[in-house]
Amino acid sequence: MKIGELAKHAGCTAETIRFYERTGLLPKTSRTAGNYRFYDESHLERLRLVRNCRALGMALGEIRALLAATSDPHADCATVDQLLEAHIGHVAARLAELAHLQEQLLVLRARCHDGTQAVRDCGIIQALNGTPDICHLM
Amino acid sequence: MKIGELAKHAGCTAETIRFYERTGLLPKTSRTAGNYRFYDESHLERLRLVRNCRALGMALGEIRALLAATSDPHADCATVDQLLEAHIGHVAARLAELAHLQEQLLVLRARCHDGTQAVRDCGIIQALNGTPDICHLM
DNA sequence: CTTGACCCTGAAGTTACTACAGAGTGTCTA
DNA sequence: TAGACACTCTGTAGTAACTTCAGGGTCAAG
Repeated sequence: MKIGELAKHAGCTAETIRFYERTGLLPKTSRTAGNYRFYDESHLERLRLVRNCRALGMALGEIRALLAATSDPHADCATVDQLLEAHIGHVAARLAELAHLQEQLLVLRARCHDGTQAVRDCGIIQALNGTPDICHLM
Repeated sequence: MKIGELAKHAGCTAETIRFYERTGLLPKTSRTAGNYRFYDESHLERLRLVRNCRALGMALGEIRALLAATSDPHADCATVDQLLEAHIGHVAARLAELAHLQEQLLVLRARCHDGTQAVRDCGIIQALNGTPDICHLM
C-alpha cells in the first residue's frame, strides 16, 4: 500500500509517517518505480505500535527505547515492563500536578464573586500579583 | 535591580526574562550606562503575574489576553473571570484525558505478569501491536 | 591589570508534529 | 491524447516556551 493508505489504517497523516521515517522511528521502506513509498502489513504493525504508545502519552524517546527492547522477539520483556512502569510514573506525577493546579484555580476563581468590580480591586488579579508562592491563595 | 536579581525574585532565569521581553510579554525597560537592563518593583510585579499564571498552567497567549484585560485598572474584571473560567475548562479536560490514559496503562501493565516471557509472547507488546482503538485492551 | 561574576546579542536546539512550495506520478474522463 | 484531479515526492519553515551556545562587553575586587 501507499503512504496515504497506511496513514488511514494507522489513524495518522502521511506527513507524520514521513516524519517518523526521517527520525528513524520507522525503517526506510522500498519504493515503487515512481518513487512512491510502498508498505506492507509489517510496517502497519510497527506504526500501530508507535501510534498506540503515543496515544498512551509516551514520548518518542520512550517509544524508541521500547522498540529497541522489542527488536529481539526472543529476549524477555523485563525491559518492556520497566519502560511501561516508568511511563506510568510520569503520568501519575503529571496527574498529581494537574490536580493540584486545578485546586488552586478553583480557589482563585472563588476570589472574584460577581465580575463587576474594577480590575485593580479584583481578588484574582491581587492574588496573581503576589509572590510566586501561589499557596498564599489558600 | 539587574536582570539576575529580578530573575531570582521571580523564580526564573534571566534568559526567560529576555525571552518575555522579546515576545512582548514584558515591556522593554531602561538600560544602565553599560547597557544592562534595569528593573524596579513594578516590573517584578508584572513578571510575578506572568510566572504565577504559568505556574497555573496558562499558555502565554492566555496570559497576554489576561494582561490586556488588566491594563485598564478601572475596567471591570468580567473578562478576567472569563479567561480564568476557560483555563479551568482546559485543565479539567486535560485531567480527564490523563486519568483515562492512566487507566489504560494500568490495564496494559496487568497483561504482563512476571517479565520473564519472550517479548513476542508478552501481553503488553501484543496489545500495543493491535489496532489504534486501544480500548480493545479492556 | 587581571580574574571572575555578571551581562549583552543573535542564532540554533528542543518535542512532535504540521504546513507549506514547487515539483512529479498515476488514473479517469472527454 | 489531453486535461483534470488526487496523490506523492523533497526540502524548508513554523508552532510553544523556553534553553543553550558562541562570542563578545561591563564591572568590582584583589
